[in-house]
Amino acid sequence: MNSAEIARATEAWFLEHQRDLPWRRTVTEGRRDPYTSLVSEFMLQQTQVSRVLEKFGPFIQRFPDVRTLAGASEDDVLAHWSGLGYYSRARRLHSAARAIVERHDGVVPSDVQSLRALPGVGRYTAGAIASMVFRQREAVVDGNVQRVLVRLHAKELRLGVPETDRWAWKIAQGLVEACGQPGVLNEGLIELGATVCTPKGPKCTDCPVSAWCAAKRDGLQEELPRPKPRAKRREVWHGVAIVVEGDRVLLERRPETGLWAGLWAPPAVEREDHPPTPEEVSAVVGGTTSSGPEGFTHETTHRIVRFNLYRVEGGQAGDRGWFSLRQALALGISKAHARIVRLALEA
DNA sequence: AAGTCGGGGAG
DNA sequence: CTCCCAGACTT
Repeated sequence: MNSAEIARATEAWFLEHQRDLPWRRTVTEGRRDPYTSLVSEFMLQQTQVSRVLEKFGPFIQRFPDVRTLAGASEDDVLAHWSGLGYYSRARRLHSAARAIVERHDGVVPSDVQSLRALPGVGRYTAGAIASMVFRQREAVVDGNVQRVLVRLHAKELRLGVPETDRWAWKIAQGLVEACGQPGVLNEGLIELGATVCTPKGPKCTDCPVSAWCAAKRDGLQEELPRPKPRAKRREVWHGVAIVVEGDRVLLERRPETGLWAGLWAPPAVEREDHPPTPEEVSAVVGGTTSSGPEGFTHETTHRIVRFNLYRVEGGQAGDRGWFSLRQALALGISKAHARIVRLALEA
């Protein structure tokens, strides 16, 4: 297979057909802004472009440079990440900004080793910044690139297994060695996977490398790559104590590990396999329980969270705080808990 | 090698 | 409903 031809065709296609995305518009002095590129790469980890578009602008406006982000509070950072999910990314980005200030005098490093040493920066993100911003000859492999390469070679591989990962990195490095501009090739492969070589219904007629695609040749483009074994989800019940005083609701910070780590939420009792009793819920804040708004189910990748809501009278604040809806939304708060706060304060 | 971590859009 | 997304990190 001709790596040079495939790489060049991908680069040419990308330069012609790339989407207009905000983090691609930060070019000054012939180079994309390293900091905003870093922010976009963190946000894009396991997250579709359409989701990131809603959060990227406000985040950059609030934290326009490394030092501003490094100097901000964690609550402020998490608040601007709220609704985007995978909140550990926000904490790691915050830590990375502080590390850049301390280790690199506030300048985003350009070599993969230094990038890789930053919190939250793995092999993909380091390669992305090094190649797309600093124009170094480094490869990247994400879910898009894996799918494109598996199809191109019609390899019988499943996504999400180490063998596929090792194989894809090797192939990607071969392409990078043969390409013109590594950053353009890399972003082209990713863009190809996102817009043309999609998981379902790939648009092979629009593909710049279909002439070399073994999957298309063999009619396997819909079959490859084989799907990843499905994550088994566990059920968990949250009995939530809704304590209201005037137009404010009682919130506490969640534990530093686990689901929604470090975010704010109403006091709650969590149980595996069965719902907590009203008595257990009221005991959390030491008040008396009455029925609350109707509960609901919130699903994540690995859990099905069933919320039971109780109003509790006379609850104590303790190591907690009272927040209006506006104030609550200015904290890091999950989608599910934002919904609970709204239910608590309406009517 | 497997598990964990969100949330939403597409099919 | 199921699947997947510009992954990283822990165990």
